[in-house]
Amino acid sequence: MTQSLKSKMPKPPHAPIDDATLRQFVGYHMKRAFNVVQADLGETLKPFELRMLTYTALVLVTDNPGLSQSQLADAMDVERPNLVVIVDELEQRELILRERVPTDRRTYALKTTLKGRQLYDAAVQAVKDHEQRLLQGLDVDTVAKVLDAMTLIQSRGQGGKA
Amino acid sequence: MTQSLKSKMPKPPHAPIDDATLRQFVGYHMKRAFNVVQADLGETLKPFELRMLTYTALVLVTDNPGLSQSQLADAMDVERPNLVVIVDELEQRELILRERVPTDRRTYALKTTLKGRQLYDAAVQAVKDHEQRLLQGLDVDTVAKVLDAMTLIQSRGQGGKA
DNA sequence: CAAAATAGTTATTCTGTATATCTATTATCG
DNA sequence: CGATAATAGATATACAGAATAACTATTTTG
Repeated sequence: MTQSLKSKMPKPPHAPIDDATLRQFVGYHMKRAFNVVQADLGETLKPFELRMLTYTALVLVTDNPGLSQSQLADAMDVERPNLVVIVDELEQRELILRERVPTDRRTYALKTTLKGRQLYDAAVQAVKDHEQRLLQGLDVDTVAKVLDAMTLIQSRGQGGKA
Repeated sequence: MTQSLKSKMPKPPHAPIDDATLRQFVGYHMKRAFNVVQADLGETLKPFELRMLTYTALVLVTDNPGLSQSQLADAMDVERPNLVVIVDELEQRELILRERVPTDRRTYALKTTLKGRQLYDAAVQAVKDHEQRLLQGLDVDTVAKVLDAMTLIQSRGQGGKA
């Protein structure tokens, strides 16, 4: 977010502004890079009328038919209340549906519709292209190390609190 | 954002949920890792009553005394209207101040106060510790390649739109 | 069976981001 | 010079994302 990708180059900044203090932090680079990824992903998903969250939900439901909203919220690291509106939106667009579970009438089994499956196919391909575009020029070794680092950082965020 | 770091392990998920489709995307790993970084950074900055944005602004003003709000907004990739409240907050806490510029009475020259400088010192050190914690175990080569990748991705987001 | 736990929902709040619009000032150029 | 453009900052507003509390309906447990 933040700076969208629209052409915007009217600023020849006299003093280029020193961000050396921040640039020493990996997190700073991650944020700035992720901003770009997110902006481009947003543009990529716009034709499908999907946002990152609805896209993620659609993919996970499609790949895990029958999962519950709680499981989905858990997988997406989203609070259950916030997932409700995401599922609402996908259901209203008839991309997924909430099926009642006879054995436990509290939960829903989320399933993808044919329409949802088709949108899934198209959107996943578009996101592949988007990554291809954004990451072109990165050798496999670099990408592998990025994934290593990201995975390690993720692991620091599960249990380990002060 | 998303999942805070608070201890939360009450979920032995029967079906572990397949996110293979998403895991093929670097952006997915970046988002999940950045979530962890952001959550931990938030905890790190809480004792200073700073958020990521106010911290970033304080650092940039301190390192670039006299810069304008527009320059700061530009450096932070934040829209000018949104920067106003950030500067307001820092100014009200007497961490920075808006100095009038005689040669151009439209702009402010932002400066850090002594109090702001001291908070800067403490906060930057805390963030260093936070990164140390989060990235321990990553060898320098991996970190270097991560920075390469992040830098390249960032460069894709400046001019190059469809 | 009563009490606790779980699934989903509603309501509410806060932060972050984006746009349009306004005032004041400075810069441009006819 | 003076009308007009552009710039700096501010205000108002809107929306998405995220977080918490509290509610209903179920199911589980003791």
